[in-house]
Amino acid sequence: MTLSERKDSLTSIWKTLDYPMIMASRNICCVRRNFLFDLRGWMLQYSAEIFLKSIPFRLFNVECNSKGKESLENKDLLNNLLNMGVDIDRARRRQPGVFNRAVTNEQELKIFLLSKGASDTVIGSIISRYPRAITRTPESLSKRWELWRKIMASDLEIVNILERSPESFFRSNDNLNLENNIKFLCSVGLTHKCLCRLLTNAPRTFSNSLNLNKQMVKFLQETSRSLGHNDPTDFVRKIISKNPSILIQSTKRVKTNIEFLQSTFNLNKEDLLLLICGPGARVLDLSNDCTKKNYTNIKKRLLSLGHTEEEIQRFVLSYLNMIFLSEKKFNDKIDCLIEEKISMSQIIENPRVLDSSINTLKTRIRELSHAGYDLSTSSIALLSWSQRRYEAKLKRLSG
DNA sequence: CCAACCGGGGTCTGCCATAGTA
DNA sequence: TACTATGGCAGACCCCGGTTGG
Repeated sequence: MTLSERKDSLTSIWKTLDYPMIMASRNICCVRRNFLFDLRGWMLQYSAEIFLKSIPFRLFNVECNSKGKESLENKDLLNNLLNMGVDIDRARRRQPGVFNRAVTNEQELKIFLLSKGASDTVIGSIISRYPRAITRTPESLSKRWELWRKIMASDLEIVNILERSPESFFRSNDNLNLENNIKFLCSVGLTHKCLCRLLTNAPRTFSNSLNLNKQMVKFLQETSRSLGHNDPTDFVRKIISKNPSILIQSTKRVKTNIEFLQSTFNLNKEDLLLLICGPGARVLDLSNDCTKKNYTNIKKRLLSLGHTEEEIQRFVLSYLNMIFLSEKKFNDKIDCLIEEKISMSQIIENPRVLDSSINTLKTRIRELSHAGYDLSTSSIALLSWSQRRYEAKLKRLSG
């Protein structure tokens, strides 16, 4: 049977069925719409197969519908989802309303995502985590995908983003807003590469309302202006490219963090500007409690080791990334270094060693001492070198 | 050749609350 | 009034290597 023959035969089956009866079954409506919707040949075949295989089951359902429409429509949906490997309990907990809808498009969503190269497992996982995805129409999905493709070079990259964060793509149905967001972000002067990073790293940015994004950009411009920057637009470009996640933070969070940096380190306007569009850009994402808690812990620990508050400020400022470290991580790393007779002053000279994982620190300390390298008297910088450079060094030491 | 200096890159979702809407 | 759309929140590093100067 060729494709067009199959299509014809299905169309005639469609015509012979009683229309109101068919309308009672959501799934038949969905499959029918697949024909109207412009899909590629093999996809048409695929949907036709789903249709043919499920006719007995669906007719049975239609029969039963006269008894209790609500519960059976729901049963039908549940069956579909079950077949797709969806974690129903999880999905129901997440968005119970989706399960009460008269019409859902799970089959079409599946066909759509398959055509973009997503696997069955990924599709099941997407629906489990963001069930409202099945309420989107193929037309709307197509349009949204098309807009994302203006930024991403391939479907596969988008599939990867969806797998990580289904909500970002499906939470909003407002494609015009998405289009306007893209226009707006371009107008801010972000390069294509930067947009690409934005979509990859903070896909939620594009589901934000245009207004919310505008608010953040405005806030950043005003901040830079009040700090005496002569080119606020350039500042915004810089800060977004340093910190692609900034547009998914609340202005309150970013504002509080900027104020924290200013007051904690007594910075003048110029230094503060350099910090927040440089090494401090990512710190702005930290939840406000987190920033304070982590800094307080560093301060507490160093005070107990006899350092002055001014020394502590200078130390943290010399490598602001350490403020990402939770209390436990920071303390464990310091403990681990001190146990090896490494002094605090060595750490202060090489704050980047705090960047290495505890695992790396421990392994390297062991290997180095085995090779006869005395960390208490020699440089500890190599604890934070790249693996390649470190191994070359270890080889020289051993050989 | 070696190490210091320094910037860059990946990755940041999944849940809750609530105003708005049909 | 059930459901949707949207804003906001908590959570909390590790690694690589280009360039430069000795």
